[in-house]
Amino acid sequence: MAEGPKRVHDPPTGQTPGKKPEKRRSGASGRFLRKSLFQSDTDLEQGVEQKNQKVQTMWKDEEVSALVEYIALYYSPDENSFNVWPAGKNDELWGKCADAVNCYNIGNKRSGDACRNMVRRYLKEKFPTIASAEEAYGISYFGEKVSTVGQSVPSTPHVVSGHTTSARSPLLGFSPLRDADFTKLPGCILDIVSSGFSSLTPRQREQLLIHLFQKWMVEDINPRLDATFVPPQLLPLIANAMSVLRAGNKDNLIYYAARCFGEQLHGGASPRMPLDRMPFGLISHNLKFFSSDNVYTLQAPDDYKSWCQSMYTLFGNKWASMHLGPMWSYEVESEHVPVTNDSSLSLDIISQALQETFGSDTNMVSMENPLPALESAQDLNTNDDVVKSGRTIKGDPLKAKINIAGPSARTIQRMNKASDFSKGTEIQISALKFLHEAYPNGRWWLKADGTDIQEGLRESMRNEWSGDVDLGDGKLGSKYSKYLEYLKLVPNIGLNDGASSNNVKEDLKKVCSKLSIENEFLTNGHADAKKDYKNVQDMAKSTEKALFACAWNVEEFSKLLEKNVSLSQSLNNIISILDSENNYSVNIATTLTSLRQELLDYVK
DNA sequence: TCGTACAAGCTAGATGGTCT
DNA sequence: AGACCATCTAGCTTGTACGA
Repeated sequence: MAEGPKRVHDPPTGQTPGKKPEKRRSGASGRFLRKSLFQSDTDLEQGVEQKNQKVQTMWKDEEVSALVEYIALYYSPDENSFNVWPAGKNDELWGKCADAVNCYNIGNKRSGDACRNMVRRYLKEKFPTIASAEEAYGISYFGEKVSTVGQSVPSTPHVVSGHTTSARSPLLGFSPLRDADFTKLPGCILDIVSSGFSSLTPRQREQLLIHLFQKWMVEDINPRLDATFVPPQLLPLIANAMSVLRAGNKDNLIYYAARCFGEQLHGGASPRMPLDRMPFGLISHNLKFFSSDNVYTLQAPDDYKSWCQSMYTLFGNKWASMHLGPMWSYEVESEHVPVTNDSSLSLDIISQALQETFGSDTNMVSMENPLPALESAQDLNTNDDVVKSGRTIKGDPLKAKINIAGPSARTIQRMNKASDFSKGTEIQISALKFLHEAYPNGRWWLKADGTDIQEGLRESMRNEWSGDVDLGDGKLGSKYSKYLEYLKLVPNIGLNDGASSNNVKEDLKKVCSKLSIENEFLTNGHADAKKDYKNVQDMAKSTEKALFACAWNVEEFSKLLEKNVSLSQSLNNIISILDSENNYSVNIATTLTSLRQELLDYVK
């Protein structure tokens, strides 16, 4: 970035043009309140208000949260009612509750009775079960808290904002089994964890699994699989995703995806799905696209980009329109919508949309009977109020009309421009020139796909054969000279030696006899081609390409046969006219001229 | 006086849509 | 396919406030 000159503003006046109004000041002090990283605005104001109060009576969210956490962890009168709030007088229980609360309550000491009152008068009224309070307060036994109670609950002290740590809640240290030696034996641990799992609350189970999963990933699989790469919500998300797939009667794509990347081929050389080429890029980009809240900074991977370039260059805008979909086109903000019932405008929208999708040569909306299109356009208008406004709402993938996410046609065009990528032959030509300059005396063989250069195979513009290569037996040479003779005959019909009607007749009869011989050849050829086509069709494993080639042969033979028959008829007509010795020389000359051209095309 | 924190403004760059 | 415009973000600079 270019560094701009620094703005000189000395002394500061505080009256910069467009400057926002002064920030809030607290009462008479006139000084700014500084907000700490974990402090909410209300806490701040309360803190100031409470500064001069001698006794703190209001419970902070952290204190209530700690109380709920302790009860959820250690209160369980019996197996059937572990989810019920404690209420009775139990000095030992409430005393420990107070200790737990005071972990988060530096400077103030809550008593056991205060805790009991809190549970009876507030928690019990607001939350029917301990588990619901646990959810609402976002109790986190291993990581960050996510609360749904009121405003955001400040993070617990051991959590660095934005990062989930693997630190445990300090309340886990309150366990009565903490110092018992036998619980440290693997057998006891496995037994306690597996047999006690079902007596945990759903939140405790989830958090335990996430915690163990993260620990296992880092310690046993790969130290780089930390919380930044494997977010803590991964496990619940995977479970939800599989549940959705199951409900929709779909395959377990999560499992298949894991197999694609998790199973290594050839002794760990590469995963089943290669990571550096398509379709990895397409899949990766689409998954990231639909899972993002904002796709503004999302860039397609290189392999996907270059594939898009190839497809766009070969198939153009039609491909881009069908592949990508309308994207953010026609997405409008309601206040900018000019609501209209103008049917001509509606028709224009439909035809333009069709044009953009199918190209300019499409006439999908019948102009003679535009009623169906008009009706559907009016429906669209009245139902959705969606009219093209020219502006877009970008960034939110949920508002996009995307078929397959990818770089837009415009972006692909830019990529093409930036990278000498084109549908022309400039690159190939320059490469050939470069090679020729490097080896001026070398001999070159170029192999090209025949279907791409059909016309060229038949003949060049200068009537020079550019077809099959002579294999050295001279057969092709003799065929070629016969071909040239035939070619020479056609334009000269009736032009030899004074162009008498006898000469014309003679030439025409020659051509006629050639045509009848060729008719036989073509009929046989047509039959052979049809036979070949049927054979190929019957073969179970015949490729589309082979079928296409055979069908093409059959088609060409039948075309030539048709031409042969019609030319024979024309020639016989002319001969019969000449025979009848009627003098329509002018008509015959014009007919001959057009016949010559037709014959030439046929012969070629 | 200096360092830090934060808000606001600016710019380059990327991207998508429309028009021609 | 190019020109043009709108939108958005990241990264940077600048101004201001505040505490040590």
